[in-house]
Amino acid sequence: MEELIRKIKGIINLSLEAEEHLHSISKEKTIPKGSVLIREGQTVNKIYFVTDGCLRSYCIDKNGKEHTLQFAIKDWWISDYIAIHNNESAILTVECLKESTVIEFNAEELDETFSFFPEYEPFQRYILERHVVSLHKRILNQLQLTATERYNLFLEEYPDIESYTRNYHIASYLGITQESLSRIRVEKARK
Amino acid sequence: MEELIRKIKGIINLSLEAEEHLHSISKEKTIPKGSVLIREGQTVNKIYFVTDGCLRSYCIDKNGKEHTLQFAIKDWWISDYIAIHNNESAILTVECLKESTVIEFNAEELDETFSFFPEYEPFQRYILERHVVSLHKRILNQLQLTATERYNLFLEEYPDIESYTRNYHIASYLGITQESLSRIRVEKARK
DNA sequence: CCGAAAAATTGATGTACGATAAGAAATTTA
DNA sequence: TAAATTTCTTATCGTACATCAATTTTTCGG
Repeated sequence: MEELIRKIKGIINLSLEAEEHLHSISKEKTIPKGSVLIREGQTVNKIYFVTDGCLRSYCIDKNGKEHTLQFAIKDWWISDYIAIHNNESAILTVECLKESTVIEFNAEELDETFSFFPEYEPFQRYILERHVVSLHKRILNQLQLTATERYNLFLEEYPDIESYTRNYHIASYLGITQESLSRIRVEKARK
Repeated sequence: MEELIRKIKGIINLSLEAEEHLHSISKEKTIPKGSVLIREGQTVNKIYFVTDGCLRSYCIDKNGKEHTLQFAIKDWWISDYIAIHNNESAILTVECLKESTVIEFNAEELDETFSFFPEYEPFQRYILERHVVSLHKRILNQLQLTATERYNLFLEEYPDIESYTRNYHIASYLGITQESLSRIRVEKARK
C-alpha cells in the first residue's frame, strides 16, 4: 500500500485524511498464481492496483477462444471497466499469472473518495489519460504492424513476461494463434 | 458552447464562475469540410469538442498508408492524446470530414481549469472512463470478430456515417483495405 | 522423481484478406 | 455541363496467418 501512496504522492499532494481514507477502503492482498479475481458473468465491483506480479484480463468468444485485453504489471490497474461503466456483469475474466500483490478497492468506495477528497482527482485523471494513450498506441500498432513487429514491440514493453506467461496468452493479446506465434519465435531465433 | 455546458451539467454541478472560465478559454468554431485541425509532425496544444459534424484522426505508416484511429461525432473529444501526454509533436492528423462545429480548447488551459475548479474534475473523469471503455470494446472486437462483423457493428455505432465518409476512411478504421470493404458491401447487398 | 496433463512445436493444407491493375462511377472544378 | 480528378468496383493472383492433427517438450501434482 505504501507503494501506491508513494505513486500518488508523485503526482499530487495527498492530505493525511485522504491517505487514511484510502487505507480504510483498500485491502492489500497476496494472490497465488492461477487464482481468478473477476469471473465472466459475475457481478464486478472490485478494482485492483498491482504492486508486484502480473494479472491478465481476457474474454471468451462464441467459439470458446480466449482474447487477452490486458496484462497488468506493477503500477497498473486492472478490472472489467466495460462492466463497471455500463453497470453490467463481467464479460472479462481477470486471472493471476504469477504470485502477485495487489491492492483491492471497491469501485463505488473508490468513486466516493473523489467526492470526499477532490484533491485525489488529478491522480485518477493522470491514470486514465495514461490508459487512453496506451490503448491508442495498441490500436495503431494493430492496424499497421505485422504479427512479428507487434511481437517484438510487445517484448520491449514487457521484457521478462515470457518467464511467467503461456505462449497462448501472448498470442491472444497480439491477435494471432499460438501456432503462428510459435513459428514467429522460431524465425526470430534463427537469426 | 451551450451544448457542452449542458452536457457538463448533466454530469456535475457547474458553478457560474467555472462556467464563465470555460467560456473564457474556449472558442467555438465552424470548420469547413476538408480542413486539417492537427497535422502530423507539428506541435499539438489544442483539444476539440465536437458539437456537430464529424472529424477523423489518423496516422500514416512507413508505406504511406493511412490508419484511422478515431471518428469523432457529436459529443466526443478529439486530439492527438499520444503527443499531448508524451509532450511530443503530433503523430496523428485530425481532419474535418464534413462541415462541423467544434469548441477549441488549449490543452494546458483546460488542464489549469481542473486546479482552479476541482468541481469540474468528475466530468473529465466521466469522459476519460467512457473513452477507455470504448477503446476496450474496439480492441476486443478487433481480436474476435471478422471484418464483416466489425463492419456491421461499425454501422450500428455510426449509423449515417457513410453519407460523409470515404470508403477508405472506414476500411482503415476496421483494419482492412478499401477493396475488401467494397467486397463486403457487395456481399451484404446481395442478401 | 515419475507419470499425467498441459503446452509448444511442426507439418500439411485452407482461407480471409492483401496487392496490383484496369475500368466504371461519382465527385469536384472550371 | 464537360473535363479532370478522385473514389469505387472488379478480377486475378499472392500471402500472412488459421486450422487441424500428430509429435515433442514442459509443467506440475503426487
